[in-house]
Amino acid sequence: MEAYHLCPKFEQAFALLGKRWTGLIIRILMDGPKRFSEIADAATNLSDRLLTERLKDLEENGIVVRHVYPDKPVRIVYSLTERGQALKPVMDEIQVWAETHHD
Amino acid sequence: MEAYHLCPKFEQAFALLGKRWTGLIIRILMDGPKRFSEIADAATNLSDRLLTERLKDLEENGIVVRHVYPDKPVRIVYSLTERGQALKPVMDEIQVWAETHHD
DNA sequence: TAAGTTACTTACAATTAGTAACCACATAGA
DNA sequence: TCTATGTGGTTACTAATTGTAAGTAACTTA
Repeated sequence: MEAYHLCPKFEQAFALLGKRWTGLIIRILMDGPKRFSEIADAATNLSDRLLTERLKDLEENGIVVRHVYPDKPVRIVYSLTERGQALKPVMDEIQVWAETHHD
Repeated sequence: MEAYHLCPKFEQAFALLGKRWTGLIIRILMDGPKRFSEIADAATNLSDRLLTERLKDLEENGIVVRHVYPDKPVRIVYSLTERGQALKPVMDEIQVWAETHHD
């Protein structure tokens, strides 16, 4: 008997969201552009190493953009692309679930 | 300056959803109760070992229930609890995003 | 009787995550 | 000037998680 399969697009979406820290980083950036250290502070227990790695991932996936402002000490700011912003309804529903169905 | 933090309930939700395979398993069970082998067939590349592990996780988190039907060869069926079903809007929004914003 | 199915478990290798120290550059204070 | 602190990372190493493959007990089917 032929098996039933998941939608490949859905699978691809979860290859991203189902990776440790990714969802949290997106959620943090949903509140506006942030600097490296601000994200690091907001995501407790997320190390610099992984934050760098995840931001690279997210950039490659067109979800985050890295802006370099050439101020006296350069200021680097990360923000969501349109594709990243489009995840707002997802984040909102997770928040609703988290609030109404926590243990 | 005091840092801004994420909602701990949101963080907790992502401790679950942000784990490899968890989201996919929930999505599969969203289409109705399934046997171990049906889930394994639907989630390509998910090994038996991890499926067992994840189902245990999800059971402990009150998202999945394991039913044992004492038929001639016992039949074991997994299904979503109310708490699991409540994730439907989340899954739906991920599907919407996946369809409108794939690369 | 031999082979296949189901729902797992076990053992071990490969990949990923966590921890901590370090760096170049800049500014601030003593 | 000398020391300390902050930023945005990198490097090296350990610990934890995943992946792969084989095995298993209790059946069923050919």
